[in-house]
Amino acid sequence: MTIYDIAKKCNVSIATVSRVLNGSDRVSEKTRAKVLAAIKEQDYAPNPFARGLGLDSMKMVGVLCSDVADAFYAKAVSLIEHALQKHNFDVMLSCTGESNGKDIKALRYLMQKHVDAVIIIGTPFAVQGNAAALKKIAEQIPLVAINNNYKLPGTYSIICDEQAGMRNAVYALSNTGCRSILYLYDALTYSGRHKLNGYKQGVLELGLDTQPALTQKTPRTFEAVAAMIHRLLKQKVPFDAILASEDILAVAAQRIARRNNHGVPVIGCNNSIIAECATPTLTSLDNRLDRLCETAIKTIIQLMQSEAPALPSKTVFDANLIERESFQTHKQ
Amino acid sequence: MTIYDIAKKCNVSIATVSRVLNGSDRVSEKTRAKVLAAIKEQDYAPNPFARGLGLDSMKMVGVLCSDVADAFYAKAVSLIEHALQKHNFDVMLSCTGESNGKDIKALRYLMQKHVDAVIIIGTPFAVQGNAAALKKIAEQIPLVAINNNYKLPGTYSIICDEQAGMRNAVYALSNTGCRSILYLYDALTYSGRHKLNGYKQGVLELGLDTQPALTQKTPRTFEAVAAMIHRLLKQKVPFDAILASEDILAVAAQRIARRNNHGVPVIGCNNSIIAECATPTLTSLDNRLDRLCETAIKTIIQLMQSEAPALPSKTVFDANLIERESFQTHKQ
DNA sequence: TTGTATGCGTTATCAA
DNA sequence: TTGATAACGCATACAA
Repeated sequence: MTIYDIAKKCNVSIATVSRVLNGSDRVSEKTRAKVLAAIKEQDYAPNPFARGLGLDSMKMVGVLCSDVADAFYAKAVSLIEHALQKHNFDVMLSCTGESNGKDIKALRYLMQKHVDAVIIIGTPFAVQGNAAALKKIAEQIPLVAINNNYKLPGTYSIICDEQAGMRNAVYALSNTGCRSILYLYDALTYSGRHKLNGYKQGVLELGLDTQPALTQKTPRTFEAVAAMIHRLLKQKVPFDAILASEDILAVAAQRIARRNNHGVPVIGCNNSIIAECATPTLTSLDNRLDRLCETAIKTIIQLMQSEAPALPSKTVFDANLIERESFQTHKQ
Repeated sequence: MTIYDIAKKCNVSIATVSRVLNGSDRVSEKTRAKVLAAIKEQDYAPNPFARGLGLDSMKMVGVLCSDVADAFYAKAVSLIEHALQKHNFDVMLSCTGESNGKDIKALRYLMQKHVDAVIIIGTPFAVQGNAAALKKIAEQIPLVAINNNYKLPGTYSIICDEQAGMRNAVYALSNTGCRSILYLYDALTYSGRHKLNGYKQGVLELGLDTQPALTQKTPRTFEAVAAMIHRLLKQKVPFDAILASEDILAVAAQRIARRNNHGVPVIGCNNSIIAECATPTLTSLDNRLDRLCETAIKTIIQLMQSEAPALPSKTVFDANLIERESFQTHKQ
């Protein structure tokens, strides 16, 4: 079934069919009705490739992240897909894996597929060394980053101020009387660096314990976290609170600490479903993923309109500390 | 940059460029090298729409589920995307939401986009009433279902025998001395029905307590589960074990029960990250998502080859009970 | 081994 | 208000 078939059935030209297909008003009501009827009857839909070839667009946006299996990215992709659907855009999902060597290739690949825009969630590849490539891409299609700041002309970054959020978390812990806050993280991505900085800033401002052993890098597995906590306890590193860059690290550390009779206030980050599954339920820094995604879509859509307004190259939302049992129990 | 530009630069015809592009061996080494050099120098990549128009394929497979934010679907999508990437297929993600009214429309939409194949994860829409449409689609492109059984000619279903798995879980609980197993579920999807059947089967076979109050439907929220458990305890419904169709329900129920001094063995299902986050860690029925996805991809790929071999319309994997603390503590 | 010519199904321009 | 026709960029059958 092609536009020719419909045209033939209606005794009109393909131009006319195309016009009703695209909602032109330069068609008489009578012909429109006739064509519409035929389209419906034949269950006809225009060939997207031919359409794409002519318009250089298939109304598709590329969504890039390191791994959708991660709860944070999954939530982001879900929000994005849902929002884009409303605007009649499809999403082409591309996961880079933990940036081994695929790197920016995935983005380049997306470009070759002529997507209409790209949303990059998190830090799927290093920006430095790829700045030129990114800039060139941004000149061709809208490029928006969630939880990363590319600082490149033509790129739009939607971020949560996790640094301030983590600093506030340190203050909150300090208010419960803690002096030695153990900080756990797994990777120094853009987000990871800022969280760590927030922790350091808070600790410094409040004159808390700054010994290096209180800042620990660990893989995101229960075993690794358990081994690390055991080691710290054995070495008598005197932590009286735990702050982590990821809920999962916080949950793991909380359990091990408590099982060793070392119950302390704990705060995680991402406010994922995991936080609610822990016992005690985990206080967590909400990085407003919903707002970030909502803004990203709004930005993308506006940029894709012919007369795009000037948009902020950087949009920042505040993080929000969601207090749950892991924290409240220890409040005075 | 088009194939014409490359041809001109190399003083050859577009046919020759096309040939080296598609790895034909009917090109002299000298020309091939020349063309390849030009392609690289110009960073040229064929226009996917033009290619798609000619071949009626953009090497893209549609992946359909109700919501990627769900840990189970997220994991599945991740596995699928990863595997498809290796075969140079892209994934177009489409989420239906909790089948309100969008229904099978998403699948139809995918077809209009001329995807090369479709993978349906779980139960994004009702099969009954859509059998004809599904059959027609399956005649056109490979259609494989994960954790659903369409029983339609041309469709391929990859399933985990969760019914037997749940039955075994009941046996395992019974072995710890339980007689009244509380069963929690949230929806009677294909998977949901079979899990429930497995529970019923086990209970029946073992002559365990069958009172209706032991089978509870509840939304997937902590509040709802808490309210339900409280109600059961108040009504003195005498459950001495909990089995749930989803890890999240199990985790929620386990916590409330324990807080009311009603610690019982608990088993969830999906063996998601959530199971490890609970305290005590949750015993869970692993439905072998990795195997399911691996098989789905293998099937899809084979079906898309010109000479597709005969493949089983239904492939079944056994579920696997992963024992953790929520169960072992109660073992004799 | 290489080139020519046609088809793929649209959209859009121009003329009627 | 309509129709004829030229792009769009590639693959491929056929000719050389």
